[in-house]
Order: sequence, then structure tokens, then C-alpha cells
Amino acid sequence: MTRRPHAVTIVDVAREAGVSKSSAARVLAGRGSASQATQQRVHAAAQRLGYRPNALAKAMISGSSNTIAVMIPDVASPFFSAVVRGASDAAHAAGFEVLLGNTDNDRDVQARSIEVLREKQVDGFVIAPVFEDEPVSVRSLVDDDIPVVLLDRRMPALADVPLVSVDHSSAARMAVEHLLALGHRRIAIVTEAADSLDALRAQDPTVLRPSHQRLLGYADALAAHGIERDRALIIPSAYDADAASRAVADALGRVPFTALLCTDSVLTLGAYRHVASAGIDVPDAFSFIGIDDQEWTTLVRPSITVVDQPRYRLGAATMNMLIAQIRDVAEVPTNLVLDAELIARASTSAPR
Amino acid sequence: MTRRPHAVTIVDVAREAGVSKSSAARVLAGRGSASQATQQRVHAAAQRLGYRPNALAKAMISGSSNTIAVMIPDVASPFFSAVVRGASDAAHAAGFEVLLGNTDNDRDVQARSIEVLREKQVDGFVIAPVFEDEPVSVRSLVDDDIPVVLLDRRMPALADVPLVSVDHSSAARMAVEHLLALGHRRIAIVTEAADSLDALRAQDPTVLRPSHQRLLGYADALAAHGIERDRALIIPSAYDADAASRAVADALGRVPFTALLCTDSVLTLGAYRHVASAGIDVPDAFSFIGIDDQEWTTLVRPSITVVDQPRYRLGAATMNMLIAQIRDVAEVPTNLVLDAELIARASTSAPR
DNA sequence: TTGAAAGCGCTAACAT
DNA sequence: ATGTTAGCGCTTTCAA
Repeated sequence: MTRRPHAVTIVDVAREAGVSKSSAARVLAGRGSASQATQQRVHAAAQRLGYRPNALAKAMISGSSNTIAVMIPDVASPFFSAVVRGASDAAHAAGFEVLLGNTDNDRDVQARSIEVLREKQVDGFVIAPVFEDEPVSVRSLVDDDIPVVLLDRRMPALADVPLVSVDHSSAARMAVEHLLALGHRRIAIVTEAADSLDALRAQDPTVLRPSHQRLLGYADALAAHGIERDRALIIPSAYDADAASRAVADALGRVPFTALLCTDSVLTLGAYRHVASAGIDVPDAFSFIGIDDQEWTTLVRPSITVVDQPRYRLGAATMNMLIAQIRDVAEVPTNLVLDAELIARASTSAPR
Repeated sequence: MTRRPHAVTIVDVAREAGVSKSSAARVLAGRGSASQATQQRVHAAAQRLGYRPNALAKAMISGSSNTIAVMIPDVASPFFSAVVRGASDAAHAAGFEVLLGNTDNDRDVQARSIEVLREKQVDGFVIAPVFEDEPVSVRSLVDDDIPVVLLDRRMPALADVPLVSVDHSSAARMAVEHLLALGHRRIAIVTEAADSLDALRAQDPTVLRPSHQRLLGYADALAAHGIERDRALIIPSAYDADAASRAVADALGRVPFTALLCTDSVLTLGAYRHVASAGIDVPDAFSFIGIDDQEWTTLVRPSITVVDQPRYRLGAATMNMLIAQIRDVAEVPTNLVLDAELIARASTSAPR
């Protein structure tokens, strides 16, 4: 390992200034008292020597490293890159740095990463946890009183952990209501949620996966408007653009609908690929709406109506909640739900 | 700050195992010698107590934190989010963690961030430096022998610092040659580089900004094919999608061309916005080619021909070069240039 | 093989 | 106001 030429320490500064180590430490930290003369000499000496405090030594004593771990599936995704930016900005604004962890939605990767970052004494974790049965790694953080705030996802075993999320149910509802208002009655939905609605309804909604919440929002909106649900309109797809493309192609030959709701950026992308390559005339053939805005939605013709998710704010709010928790702020809200927003564009219109 | 209940230390483990602190330390570190019996008792004790090493204490002594700072303009951008992912994966594979720094291309932000991360004793820096006259903050790292590898950008004052970059000149050349092969002779270029070509040629190419290198590549390709350059075909634009959109709209009324090369994802996006909103018939009106592939380029019709940059590999290779440097690997190459790749799609064709 | 002791750079009582 | 002292958790001589 590369050796620094010899880092300047407080002792060096003290010697150079002709005072004791503690006097130097006091004026450098700006705490305690010191005479004008001492202050000047110490500052001058520090300046002359190019003194630079060692944050690690400080952290060892204070027990806080001013560093926060941000664990997400993949920074390279448009959604999470914006989330990370929001989290990072909020962290910096509060004097924290961010250690980044990609989990690839792999439980073992997440577990290992949590372990390593924990050994690095991070002050807390922002985690969009991997969806898998036993979130033991996250659980153990919480059990050991290490501050954790979940980002957008919470499973039953973590029901007591603070969460900041988007209101996915409402996002889907907004999309459906937009379509209903345009006069649509046969609204299809592309979803990765294969579970039965009744099973989903039986659960605490805050521990449902976003896709499940969205499916419920879809069903609720239809029910609220007295529209009978047709199971055939629920188009299941694996979480993968190609799968979504195929699922839509398949559904088109099977079930009539006048509008198509895609519940996620990946599925929207895949579904749109089919629309584009098959040369389908949207919105004449059917209206098209997606959840989660993406750059391309305004570049294609017609531009795509979407329900936008506040990604940056999601990251920032999660980080802020974590920091409040770290600082033991009195009234830390332990749950926050951010609203999505409908952006009506050209891909939705009255049924033709 | 939240206090951990009382972290288990080596001393606790030693007491529990009935051995000395140093014996426990030895077996836990796996260095030095210890009897079978001792090893077992220590491991058992560690297990029982849930011992977890404190990486900070370790770093204080070893002088290396196994942490690397990655400083880029903005993680939320499609380009840099992929770069960061590559860097992060390479870091993890080598046992390092990544501290993330967004600079927003602001010199002061970069300088502050470097300072903070340096105090946190990172082992090195991967930096896509801010373009500004005096890169003093980066310079001071290098001068203090802190490992630094530049990512994709290097200015004259940092000519001696290792660099991994994309071959921007060649990327532009490939684009122009593709167009020339199709029969184009009047090829316009949208660029943020306003400088004169002669001034650029006078410099060491490796310290030119990517945009400058691309402009040179454009000029070189034309020259190599004996095509006389027409200054009017160089369309300058501020680094901003709207500006590019306006610049293209303006140029269309002013100078005839059969092909348009956009030198960067932001400019390509802006230029395409004008094409789409004005309903221009690409490639009939003119061929359209961009540098840096984006998701939307395959979703619009016609799909866009691009020169793709190896973003992920750029991040990974930069990180690997830095790690080699940190580890004092003998033959560390100090410069690496990655090739871009032409992806021919439907937006380019023979001139009509 | 094992333990005692010093020290990484800093903070925080506690004296003076 | 200033200095002395004792650590934070760990590694690393150096003896025994």
C-alpha cells in the first residue's frame, strides 16, 4: 500500500506552535478555551505544515463516521441513479458522505455488503432491500439498533422499520382514472404481479411490493367506478422488457381492450417496443400509459402519457429521515409516502 | 449520535476465550502463530459474542481504508451512472468500497469534496475532473502522492496524471467515415467546441476535452478523404439540449447538408427533439448520427445510428488502473484508451 | 506459542 | 488558559 510521505498530525502542529497537544487540539476543534495568542500560533502552524485532520481517528472516538451506506439494486438504472443523487445531495447537505452498495437484487450480495459497510462503521443505512423471504441481514441491523430507513420497499418481516416510498397504489389509480375519464372501460394492465387480488388484499398494504400495490390500485379504481373486472385484462409478465413485449403481443391476439397500463419502467419499455415494431397506431388502436417517466417518453411519437414518480425526492427524503433518526431528532416520522404525478401526453385519448 | 449498545471488541473476545488480547488478535487476523486449541477457543468466543472487526481501527494502523473516492459530475446522468457501476463493480471485486462524490462540474464543490474524502483517508481517487483553468485540488492530491486516475478527461495541468478514456477522436472519425461510405459529402456537426481547429491541433491531444477531440476527429476524417471543409457546417451549441435544438433549427435555414453528426448525448437529444417536433423525415431529409448510445435511440422511428461509448468498461478500467497503482503493481500502464463502436441503425442512409 | 506494551491520531476528562 | 493522562480498537514489535 502506498505510504503517505508522513501525514502531519496534531502533535506536529503542537510542536511547531510550541504548545501542548491538547491546546492544539482544542483550537483546531474550536472547542474549549484558548488565548488569542495560542489560537493564532496554532492556526499559523497548522497552515504552515498543511495540517489535515484524520476523520478516521475522529470517528473512532466519537463513534460516528459521518458516512452513510446507500444500498440499491443498481445505480445504472434510470430510477435508482436519480434516487442515489437525491440521497447523496441530502447527505452532503447534512455533512455526511455516501458509501455506495449495489445489490443486484441478490440476497447474498446484499448481506455481504451490509456486513462490510457495517464494519466500516457507517452511521446508518438507506436500503432498497432485496425481495426475498428472510431479510435477515437487514433485520440484524435493526436489531442491533443501527439506524435504517427502507427505500420504497418493505417486506412483512421488516414491518417495524421506517420507510419512505412512493404511493404506488395511488399511482396506478391515477392512471386508471385518467383512462376512465377519457371514456375507457376495457383497460388492460401489464404487471409482474401474478398473485390473486384477494390474497393481496389480506395483507398490510405497506409491506406489499410496489407491483402488488399497483395492481390493487388498478382494481380499486375500477371497482370505485363500478366497472366489472375481467381477469383476462390482467397481462402477467416476467420482470423483463422482452417478456413484456411478448406478453403484450400475445394479449393483443387474445383479448380486446381500448387502453393499456404498464406498471413499471421496464415493462413500459418492453410493451412500447412491441407497439413501435408492430407499427401499432397509438392512441387510435389503444391508449398507452406507463408508470415511471423516462426520457424517451417525450421523444417518441406520440409522446407517452405517464405517471411520474418523484425519484430524486424519494432518495432525498429517505436520507433525511435516516439522518433525523441518527441525530435522535425527537419527532422522527417513521413513514412517509410521496405522491406520484400524472403527466398527460399524446398516447392517451378517448377510445376510437 | 446513536450509541451502539456496546460493540464487541477483541478484548471481549480474548476475555471470553481466556487468552490474551494479542493472541485473540492474531488468530482473528489469521497472522502469526497460535496453537490449535487457542484458535478454536478464540473463534468460538468470537462467534458466541458476535464479534465484528472495526475496519476504522484497522485502517488507522494500516494506513489504508480499502475505500476509494469516485468523483463524477452527476450520477443521475445515463453516462456516469453506468461509469459508476463499472467502477463500483471493479472496486468490490478487489475488496474496496466506493465513496461517491458528485461535483456538478463545479470547481468549488469538487475541491470541497476532495478535501472531505481525503480526510476520510480514502486510498485513492477516480476523478472525472471539472473543466476549469486551475485544477489545484486534483493537483494537490497528485503532489501529495495520493493515487489518482483521471476518467475520460484530462487538462494540460494534469498531463502527468494517469488517464483512462474513450478514443473520442476515433469515435467521431468512425461516424464521419460511416457517412462518407454512404456517399455523404456535406456533413454538418453539432458541437460545443467553439475553438479554432488550428488552435486545437497545436495541443497535446490527450489533454483536450472530449468535444475538442471529436471535432478534430471529424476534421481529420474529412481531410483524409480529400473533402474540403466548410466552416458553415460546424454548428456550435451550448452544452444543453434546448440550445442544441435551437442551433439545429437555425442551421437548417442557413446551410445545406445531407448528414448531421451530434457529438454528445445531450446535444443528440436536443437535436433529435427538433427533428421529431418539426416532423423532419430522417434519413430522407438528412442522415442523423449521434455519439453515445442511449435507450431512446432504439425506440424512436427510425432508430438512431450511433457511436457507442463503453461506459461500464470505462469505469471498470479506470478503477482497475487505480487499484494497480495503489497496490504498487510494477508495470502499471498509465494511459488507456478504449475504443468506441459504431452501431448502424436506420437513421443513416445514402443521401437522397 | 503466547503475552505485555507501545502506538496509529485524535478526544476528553482532569488537574494545574 | 493550558497541560497531563487515559483511552477508542486494533496491529505489531519484543520478550518470555
